[in-house]
Amino acid sequence: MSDTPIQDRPRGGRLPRSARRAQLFDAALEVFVANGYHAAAMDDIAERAGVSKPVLYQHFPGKLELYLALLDTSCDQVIESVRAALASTEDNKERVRATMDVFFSYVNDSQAAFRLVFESDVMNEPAVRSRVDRVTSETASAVAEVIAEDTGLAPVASELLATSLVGMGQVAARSWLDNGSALTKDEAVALVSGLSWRGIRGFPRTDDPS
Amino acid sequence: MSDTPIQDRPRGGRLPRSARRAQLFDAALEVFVANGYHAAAMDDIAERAGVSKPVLYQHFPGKLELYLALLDTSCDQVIESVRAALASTEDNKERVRATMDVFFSYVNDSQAAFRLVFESDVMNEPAVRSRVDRVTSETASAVAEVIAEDTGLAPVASELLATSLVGMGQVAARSWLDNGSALTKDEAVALVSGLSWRGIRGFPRTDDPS
DNA sequence: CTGCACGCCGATGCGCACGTCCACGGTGGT
DNA sequence: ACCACCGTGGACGTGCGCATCGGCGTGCAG
Repeated sequence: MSDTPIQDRPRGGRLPRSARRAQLFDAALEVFVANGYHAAAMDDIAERAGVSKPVLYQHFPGKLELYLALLDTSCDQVIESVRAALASTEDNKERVRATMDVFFSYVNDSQAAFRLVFESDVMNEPAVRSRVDRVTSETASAVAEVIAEDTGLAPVASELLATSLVGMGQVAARSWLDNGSALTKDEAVALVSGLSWRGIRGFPRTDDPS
Repeated sequence: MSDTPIQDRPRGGRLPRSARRAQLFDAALEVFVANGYHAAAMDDIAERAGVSKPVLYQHFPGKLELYLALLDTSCDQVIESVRAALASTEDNKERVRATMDVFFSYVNDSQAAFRLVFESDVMNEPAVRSRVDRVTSETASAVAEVIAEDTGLAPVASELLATSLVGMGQVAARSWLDNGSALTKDEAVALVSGLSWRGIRGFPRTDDPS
């Protein structure tokens, strides 16, 4: 009844439980990203992974759960990266740059997963909606905390501004990628974080000369 | 081929062609917005409009075409509004404010239609993807033109910055609405357009006198 | 008054994709 | 070398939703 302590790789047919699971994750991610949730067929995922459907259902109870597992990974990764970026320095200008860099890097590195978070086609499913919204709301809240501290703005205002910046990062990064990365990542980050920093920089005073 | 100049409203069962069509549009919009494309059933739309399915298919060849018709209306409306906002003044600060106001007003006024454009769940369908992307790309290009003129930045850079601002408007407006409009629309627009304007204002010089 | 034509409705076909069963082949133990 | 076992794979049932066909009530002309 103890887990079989297999440590060899019976290549091809037999894989240890966790390796198989990882492979299924990879295949599912590819298919979901390529086709979207609805167009993605469980048959395709199984075929892509080189196994048959029953094994897929031995690892995941259903299509939605599989999707949610992938989604959770991506969401947590983004949130954690933003948290790390905010904590990486005390210089707010650098904070902005690092945070923007998170979005560009994420979009750039995992061309795959970001579509699950930013272009999901299952928003009507509350479980998915909840996860996706959490990304924006959590990251925005983390940013808002810094903003509120440094500007003294009301929480609602800070949240709105933080959401604006986060949204800007998301959209800008995706747009940059879609345009074939005509600019290098660093150039793009410099531009967008410059825009953000100038915008947020002197905010305590709501009206500025000219 | 001339439109039937019917102007009476034979209420209940019989309606003139164009009135019926309008009613179907309304019903379809409600259902698509409430449930998303995939979860929306043609049966629901027909029932919502108080007619049966065959009549629906007498007006539209299929589900997708119906959706596209609604989507086109919304997309054109947004693009046109942004164009109008940019042309409404020569003062760039006011331009930014007016443009941001477009997104907030659109989200606020037609709580219905904006979800089709900003939260569509049919992105895998090229016809839809094309329409939705056109909104961001057209509006961003219009903004980018102004930016490039006034800052002398390269087209790629202007496009990226413009897309950033447009994306900020989209996300901020939706977030504002989701948060139950804790701020008035004008307050929110002031905050976000302030953020944008400060950011874009002195862009030609990459570093600003402190 | 009666026959006709028109347009709407309930009921149906069809295809697709999720989620499960029966027969097979390889593996390890004796 | 034989046998028991477990995981695999192809084939299947089922439910759902898009898209379409025969009956019917209504209004009009003769």
